[in-house]
Amino acid sequence: MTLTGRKPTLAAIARLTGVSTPTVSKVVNGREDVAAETRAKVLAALEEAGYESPAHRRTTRRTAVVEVAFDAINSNYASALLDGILAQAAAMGVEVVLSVTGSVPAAGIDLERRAQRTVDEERSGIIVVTSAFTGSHLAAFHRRRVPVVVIDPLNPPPSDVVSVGATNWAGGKAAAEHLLDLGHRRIAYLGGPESAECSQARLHGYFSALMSRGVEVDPRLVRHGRFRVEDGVEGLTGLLALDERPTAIFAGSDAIAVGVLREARQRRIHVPEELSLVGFDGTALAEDSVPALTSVAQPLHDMGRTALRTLLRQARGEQLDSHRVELATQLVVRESTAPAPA
Amino acid sequence: MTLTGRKPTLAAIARLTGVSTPTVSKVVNGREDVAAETRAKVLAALEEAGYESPAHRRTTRRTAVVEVAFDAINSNYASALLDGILAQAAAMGVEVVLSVTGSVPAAGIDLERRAQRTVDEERSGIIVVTSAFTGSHLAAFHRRRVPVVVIDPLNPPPSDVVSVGATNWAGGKAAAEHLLDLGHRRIAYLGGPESAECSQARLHGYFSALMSRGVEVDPRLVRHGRFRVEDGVEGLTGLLALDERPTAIFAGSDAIAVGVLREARQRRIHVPEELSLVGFDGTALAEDSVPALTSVAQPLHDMGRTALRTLLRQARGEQLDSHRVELATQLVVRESTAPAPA
DNA sequence: TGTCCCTAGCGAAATTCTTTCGAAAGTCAG
DNA sequence: CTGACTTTCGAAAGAATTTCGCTAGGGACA
Repeated sequence: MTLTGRKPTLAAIARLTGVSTPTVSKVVNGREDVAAETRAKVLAALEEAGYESPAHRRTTRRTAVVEVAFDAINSNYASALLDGILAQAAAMGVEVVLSVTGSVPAAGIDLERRAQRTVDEERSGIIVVTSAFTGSHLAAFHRRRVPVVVIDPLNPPPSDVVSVGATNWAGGKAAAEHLLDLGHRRIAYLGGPESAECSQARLHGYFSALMSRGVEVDPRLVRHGRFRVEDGVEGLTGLLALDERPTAIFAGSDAIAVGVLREARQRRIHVPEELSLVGFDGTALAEDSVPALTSVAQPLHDMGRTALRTLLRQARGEQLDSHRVELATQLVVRESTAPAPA
Repeated sequence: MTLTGRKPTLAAIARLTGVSTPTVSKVVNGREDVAAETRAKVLAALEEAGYESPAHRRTTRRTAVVEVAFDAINSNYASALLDGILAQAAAMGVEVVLSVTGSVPAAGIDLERRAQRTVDEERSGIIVVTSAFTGSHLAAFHRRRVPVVVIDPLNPPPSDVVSVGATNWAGGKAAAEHLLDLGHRRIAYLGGPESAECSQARLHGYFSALMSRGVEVDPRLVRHGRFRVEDGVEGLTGLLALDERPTAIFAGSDAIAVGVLREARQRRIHVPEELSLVGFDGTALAEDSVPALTSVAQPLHDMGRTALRTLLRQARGEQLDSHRVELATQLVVRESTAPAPA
């Protein structure tokens, strides 16, 4: 059975599915008193018939709205991404609803409500940034067909989630190679969360560089943190406790590198004479620190722009070329790296 | 004639005004084919009866939404404020629509549309942060009865606009007094835009401190910029060109101070031995710079929270105690200030 | 096992709102 | 004055929603 042309009405859908008109109305309006099975059947028919409620037709938004969820925004990394997202949003006439999740995201039930709200308010989708959203959290959005784009996921996302990032592996490799070229052999890595894909990729780029030069990887030289200044402080402290100290450190973020610098200054360790240091991100932090940080710059602004563009493309139902977009990183050499001490 | 209790329906309004139900429906939905006179009559009756369309009832927002407009967000100052706004928003279950205006705000016509949208979308109001919104821009919102709260206005706002800030005058006084206590007499001020109230207040706090100690104010030692790092660089360059150089600088923001530090390092001028430096804001920038900046800390996080709270109070129609809220600043002494060279 | 009561799920009927379409009244050129 | 057009409105039909009561399937309990 199928519809005989015409714009679909509730009554038509009702006939099609063998329920009453009121029941269809209830499904459309999200009432509770409809069995899950019946709801599913009706929703399928609605979908197939392309039904649009008159309220929906009326409300048709003049300006699209997207949601953006950050773990935290008090970092140059977050500011730069946000700046890119907002710039693109302004260019495309889209509004941005911003929220911070904190490292512990809302409980499941809350998350469900939030995802539902995104649907109710007819928002185009959500951009999730280095947030502790797990796969199951993302599923709440996925179930409701809400487009999601993740920037630098902290937890490995389901394979079908669209993500935007940088060439972290290549960046890690470039950083390590730069240090190797300067004659360093004991090179430590102070990274972000072990589960974070971006940090993982940087680590493996670093591994790759070491191995291709025949330098053995010492697991004691690899430490994980949370990309914060304090992690750099603690990281350096830990590394100095080793029998054989590293002569160079590759930090997984500029913030970590700043922490290393702070602790090094405290201990009267001269950078770069006694210790070379490479950061990651290429934010203003790298430029303003003393000494200025050699850092692997990520195109954070462009990543933000790309994320928004991708999200809207997804929302429009366009087929995406790839579920993963990586923008190029670039090693910027400043003053914090020097030849290894003899 | 009046309504006999009950929730008002279109039919009731129609009887009341002596037109047909369809005509009332058309007025409610803003159709064109209704005479202006009839429309006015019906609207009046709708207003009086307190009619709400079912669509409207449905749409009645569960969560309030506020708009936040920043000049730019790529600064620690902006991040900290935003963080506070978002924290309070999360606590109160309010959503935040964020946008950046850029230093040149949208043209008048666009601004009008934007203000209208705030009304259409039934948003609670707007928080404007150090933005180049002028009085006439704010008027667009004011005309529509949209609550506005301004944080650190760049242009003097109309007197009836609610604003949140810090005790800038006291902060400027404290900074200058600290330097005077260290024996400095030639103290420069590198501030923000001349029209910015917050910068003005800091400057006058500085004047006050100097004058109460009987130190003459040298107008050549006062320079204005835009709170950016570059303004610090240029500011110091300009000051060094003077016959008699200052021995201390009071910077209107930490970013300016960082610029001063950068230029000083470039020129091999030692801070604080040869030049003392006080910043303003007390952001992470102050803590991480070398030497760590003595700075007047603003409670940016709390200012953000207060702004949102105030806005919502205004939106609820509560009477505000004051059109101006100032939170206390605090001088934090670190390493960038020392006794004046002999 | 039977009885009672409760609840979830559904639809008939009534109510409310919207749209279509044609009629009445006004306007204007010729 | 006439005919063509426009504006404004409402009758009637159509669409969507709400109310309210029915029914069936489950416990709880004697």
